[in-house]
Amino acid sequence: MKIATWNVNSLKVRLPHVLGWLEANPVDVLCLQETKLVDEKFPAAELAAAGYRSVFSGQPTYNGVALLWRADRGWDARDLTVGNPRFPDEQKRLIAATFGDVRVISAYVPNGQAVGSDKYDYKLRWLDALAAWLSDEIAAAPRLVVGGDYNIAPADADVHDPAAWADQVLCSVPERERFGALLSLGLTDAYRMFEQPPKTYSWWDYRQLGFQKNRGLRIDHLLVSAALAGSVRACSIDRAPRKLPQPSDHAPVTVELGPAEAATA
DNA sequence: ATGGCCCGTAGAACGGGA
Repeated sequence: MKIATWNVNSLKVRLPHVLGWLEANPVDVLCLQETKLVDEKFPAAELAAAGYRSVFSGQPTYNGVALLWRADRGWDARDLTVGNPRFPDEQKRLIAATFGDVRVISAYVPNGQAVGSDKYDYKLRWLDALAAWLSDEIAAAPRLVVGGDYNIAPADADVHDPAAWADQVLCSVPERERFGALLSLGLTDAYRMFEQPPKTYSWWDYRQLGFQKNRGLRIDHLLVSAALAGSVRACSIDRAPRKLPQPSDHAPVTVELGPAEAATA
């Protein structure tokens, strides 16, 4: 079973990229963030024509998350949850559903804008509430994957220029402590379960030739629960879509789980 | 040295992103 996550920075603009990527990488479940689409405009029909069913939670202009899954797997999106029941929030940043025996969550963590700002405070509170909710979720569904744009570079190895980013938003100690709190729930950063090429990131600024110079951050993650950690076979970041014309500034990340696929085949 | 891009909502710039 393959599960991926991708911040597409407008699904309206990026739909051709998503369709093309899914054709080349037919993952079982894809978590999307920053769809920036109201539900009435979600391209469910186009995705269905490409073989993917979808559930989604959007709003005008900002945020918006979705889960896509292969129609030919025969799954329904069970126990659909939109938002964090423990954190009332106008912003559409969370969606969860169970596919087969794996619960999948697509999360768009707030950016935080700048350390000390109101948005930063909201980010920390949002992350505290996320941890509280995930504790419940893991207890109810031990086989769980949280894919998303976490807007946190967990360690300096995830930052192209750690000195320049030190204590800045996305890299500050309180944010990294929140990421650590998620790991304390038994979650594991699937990417770091394997030896990886150095200086691999998942986001590059559109400005200053950020991608060409590989001035990036690794802020998109797939966290797997303890019950699933032993099933993880691979995890990688695909830079290819970032090279296409009019790309998202984020790259997709994919995790492969072992025995579950055979069990559902 | 500063800001340098992209998206949505606009229907011109501006907020937001990271």
